[in-house]
Amino acid sequence: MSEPRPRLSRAEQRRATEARILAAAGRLFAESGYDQTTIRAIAGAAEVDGGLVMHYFGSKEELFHRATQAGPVRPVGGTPEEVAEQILAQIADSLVNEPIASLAVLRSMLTHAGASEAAIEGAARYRAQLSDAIPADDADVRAALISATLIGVAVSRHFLKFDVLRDTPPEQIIDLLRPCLRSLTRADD
Amino acid sequence: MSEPRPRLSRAEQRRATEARILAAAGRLFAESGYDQTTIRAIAGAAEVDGGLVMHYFGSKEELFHRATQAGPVRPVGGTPEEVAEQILAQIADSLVNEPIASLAVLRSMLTHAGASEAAIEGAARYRAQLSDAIPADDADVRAALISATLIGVAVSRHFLKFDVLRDTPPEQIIDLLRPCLRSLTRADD
DNA sequence: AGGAGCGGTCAACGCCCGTAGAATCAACCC
DNA sequence: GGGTTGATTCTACGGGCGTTGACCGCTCCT
Repeated sequence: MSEPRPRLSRAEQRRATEARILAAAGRLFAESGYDQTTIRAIAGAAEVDGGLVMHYFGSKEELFHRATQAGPVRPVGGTPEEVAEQILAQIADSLVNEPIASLAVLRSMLTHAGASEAAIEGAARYRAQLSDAIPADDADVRAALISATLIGVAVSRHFLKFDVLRDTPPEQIIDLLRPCLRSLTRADD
Repeated sequence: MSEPRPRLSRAEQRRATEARILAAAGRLFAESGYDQTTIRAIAGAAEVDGGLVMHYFGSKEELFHRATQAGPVRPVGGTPEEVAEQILAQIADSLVNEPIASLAVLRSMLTHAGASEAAIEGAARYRAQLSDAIPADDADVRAALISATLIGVAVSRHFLKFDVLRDTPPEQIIDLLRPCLRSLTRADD
């Protein structure tokens, strides 16, 4: 009645546990923000002990960093109309599948210095990229307003509980935002 | 050489101290948010003892409530163009003199349940009022997007350090936002 | 003038947090 | 198969927080 082979090797077990902790951390950070998410809560959600989390990630800070690093932003370019459509497509995408890492950073940026830096830097990169794609003297202001609009939609949906922005079909929202984006991506003729 | 009359009566002293605490609380809550603002810090900024703050306001919760209650929102109405202009004027106003109470609520809403409720309720009221002023079937979606834009601008300016939104003259920003607001306040003909 | 009442201070309690280090047990290597 | 390593848990420490209640001194009423 012996169990000659363990289900998972030690390395596999380690990877699985680490992944479970990272998933729980991302979810809880996105739900409650950095400060209100305790290591004990993350450990509980991942069904391990808090000490193990520290042992694997060294500190809460480092865990947050690991749990919130997302992929690079998709570049935009082309004619102003094309740029506008690409941004609208990004909005539609974020309306459907919600980027947990971004939400975690957004929710934590007001209480955690590291998240704040990450958010500021990420937003700045996005703005710079937008600015390059807009042919106008005041491209930087326009890019900032576009970014502000995207952020405002995300904040309203997730933090201010604008249910109408959750229930309305993405296409309808996109259609309403299209004139805004078009006017912001193209200087008046 | 006696000082027969005190500079301030006891009641005046009391009011002055309370006002000093409320002002310090509002400023610190707006700067650092509910959680990261300690009663000891507020007391220090107001040059009193932490125990006195508790004695006057009962709890941190109650102090926050007292420090962040702002005046009622200004109503909007008229033709879609007029509504758009009124909203633009509100944005311009908030760009110049920053409403501390609103900022405190905005910064605290992610960490404090009371602030979250206040923000959600305040935003809902504003949306409802906007919605009434917009003659369109999807007025509620349009109102939500307008609110989201205003919030996005505030968040970008204050939390994401969009310097360009601080340095650019309000009129220029308003001019760029005008087409957005006009398209959102008026259904396509 | 003198006692009551209020503005204000001080020290302490209890809680929860991040973190550290010893202890336990099973998997791995030779 | 026995020592070793690594995964995991347990217990505890130190610090900061909101909150409390005893205490002091000045001001007000009579």
